[in-house]
Amino acid sequence: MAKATIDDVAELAGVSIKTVSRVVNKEPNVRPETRDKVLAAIAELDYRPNLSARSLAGNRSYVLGLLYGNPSANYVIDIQEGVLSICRPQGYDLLIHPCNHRDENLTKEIIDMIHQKRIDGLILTPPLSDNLSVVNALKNINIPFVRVAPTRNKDASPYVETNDEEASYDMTCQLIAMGHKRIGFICGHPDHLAVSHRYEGYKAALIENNIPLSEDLVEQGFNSFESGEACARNLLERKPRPTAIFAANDDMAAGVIMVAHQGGIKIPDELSVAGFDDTPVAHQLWPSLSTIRQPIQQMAKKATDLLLKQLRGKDVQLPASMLSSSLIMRDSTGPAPKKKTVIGSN
Amino acid sequence: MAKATIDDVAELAGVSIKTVSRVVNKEPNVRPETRDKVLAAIAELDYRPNLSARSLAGNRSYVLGLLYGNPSANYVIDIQEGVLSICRPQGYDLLIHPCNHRDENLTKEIIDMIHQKRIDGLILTPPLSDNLSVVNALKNINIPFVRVAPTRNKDASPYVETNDEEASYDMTCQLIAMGHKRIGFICGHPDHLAVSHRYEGYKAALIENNIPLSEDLVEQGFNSFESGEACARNLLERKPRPTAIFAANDDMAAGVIMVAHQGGIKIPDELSVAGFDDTPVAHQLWPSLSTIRQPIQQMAKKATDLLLKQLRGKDVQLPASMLSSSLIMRDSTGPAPKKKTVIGSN
DNA sequence: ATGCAAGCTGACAGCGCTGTCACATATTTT
DNA sequence: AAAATATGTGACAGCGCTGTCAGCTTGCAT
Repeated sequence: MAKATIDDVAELAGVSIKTVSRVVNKEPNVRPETRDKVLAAIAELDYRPNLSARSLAGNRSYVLGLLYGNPSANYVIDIQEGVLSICRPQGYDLLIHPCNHRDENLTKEIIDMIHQKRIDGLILTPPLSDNLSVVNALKNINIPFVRVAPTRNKDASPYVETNDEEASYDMTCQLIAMGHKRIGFICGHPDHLAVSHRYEGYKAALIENNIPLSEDLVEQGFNSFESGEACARNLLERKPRPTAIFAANDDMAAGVIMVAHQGGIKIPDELSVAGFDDTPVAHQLWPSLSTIRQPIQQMAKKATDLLLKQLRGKDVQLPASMLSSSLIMRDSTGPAPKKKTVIGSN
Repeated sequence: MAKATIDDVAELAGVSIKTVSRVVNKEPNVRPETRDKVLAAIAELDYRPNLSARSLAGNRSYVLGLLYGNPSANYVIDIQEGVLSICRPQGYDLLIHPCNHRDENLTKEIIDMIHQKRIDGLILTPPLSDNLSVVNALKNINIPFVRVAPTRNKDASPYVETNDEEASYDMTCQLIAMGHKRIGFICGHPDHLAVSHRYEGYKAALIENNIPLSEDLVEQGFNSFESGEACARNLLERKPRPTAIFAANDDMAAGVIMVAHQGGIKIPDELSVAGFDDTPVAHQLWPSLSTIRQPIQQMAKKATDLLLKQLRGKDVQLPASMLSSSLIMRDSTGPAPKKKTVIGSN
């Protein structure tokens, strides 16, 4: 039960501890027979290298840090699982670090943590990906890091992103194709650039289809269900009423659906609603929500992959990776109501 | 920028490294003046102890492990935040370890991880709290651990729990007080004992109120939205139809609401629905869901607290802590429909 | 055969801390 | 006042690894 050390293995295999170290670390220049002897000894003793000793001696920790300040539990869990699925098999552990995006001392806190834990590399997710103070500090201390869905300073680090704008463009086009002309939009939190940029796709689709962009139909949300409700109330007071509302995330779209139900507005007959993210709530709502699914786990995996490559010294030259989101049309969207209905409700 | 070591601090403060170590570790027997000198030096150099060195020398890792196999993202995030809020300030880090509850090799995998990472203590959450194979193995290797909401082998470790049964008893009584007599129940996943025990409260309330327990009105769910839908379809076919359905978690209750909407059954006028957990979806549904809120974060905090006390050698004698859940009545529950309506729909 | 590079292996220092124990200095007891 | 005890402090040996460097084998060209 007393766990075996490298010395025990070395003795059993009849080699020096350095050779054991070589085998464990898959270093070259070990004769196959020697390697086999060592591996056999390792297996027999059920040897596990002591990570603390390894870190201390090797001046690295085999630990990655994950920074996030996203309030969506599903998003965070998806990211965590994606990261773990890649880094665990490669011998790296993960330290999670939820942050308060608005905290004054955030940057210092992060830098301190990195130093204390001797973190080898970091993964930043929105909205931290766009926190320039943090990003610059990381550059400064010269620690490898990757970002998920950054929108600013993209050349500061490797990153992965999705075609959010394109997806919201597509969704808007779908609505237009269904006959909608007055399409409301609820913007994402301005601090959360990846979300708030979704507005661009909406705008582009309108212009492309010669539909005037009306300020009247655009509301500023804050990513929460409640902000979605508030924006929906405003939008549904406009005359004539929009026949569709596209929210920059599912929570806000859920707010729209709630307000519509409360006001007796039938979905999708009188109002189409679309969201973004495909959170679990999207298919639990009634009617189920048309939305856009992002490959969150894949992004996390890809990002971790890039980070580990960087740690191995392979000089990844600021690679960027683009993964595609996909439209999921459910029951909350449908053809625009006939003209007279709209006038009637006017 | 080159990070300061304990030697630097000792030199600047004019003491030995051992004294610095004493101050850092808050050991007794250091004169206040000496302590102040050291603290000043630490501040000036912005010294952070190297955790690897500390672990190696002290034969502990200052890392806690969190084991979970719960598919609910909100639950997991709540637990993580609760644990972190307690262990971080006390200098402990957290390694998260999502598990597959049904994996054959789970126990070995966990034990391996503990050995390799030199984890100091573990926190188990449902359904792992009730995994006897894991629990016994942990006892065997004699590592401190605490459990959240265990229902079996409670004397195997310290634990925290809630009054789930009482809460579901209360909810059932509420429904009865509203005039409901035919109350359907959807049980939780049988592997997930903490959830499946909620049935006991329902049963007790019926008996207490002299309402016969009808097998007809009890369905076996599996904690998922989809299983809730399936059970709801079955329950709503019963004649006479139940006037209320109580599901052992919110996801299944959401399934009930979905099926009711699809069948044109008005909630709460024709059917009351109650859930359990107060997940975010509960108040995003229409109508918003009456449910029971568990103090998940507090449980996590309390559990972590117990664990850290144990690690400090304070021999916590299998303490158990009970935290209370609270009923949250929203719009999905209401008075039972008048007799004639029920007969009419029959 | 001879020389030389490339392949393989081990001795040893040291990463930055904590535990042990010895010693020095105060405080109390007799 | 001396002895006994409590309180502070430091020297030093590791903890279990990795990095460096030196040395010993090989293979292969000459």
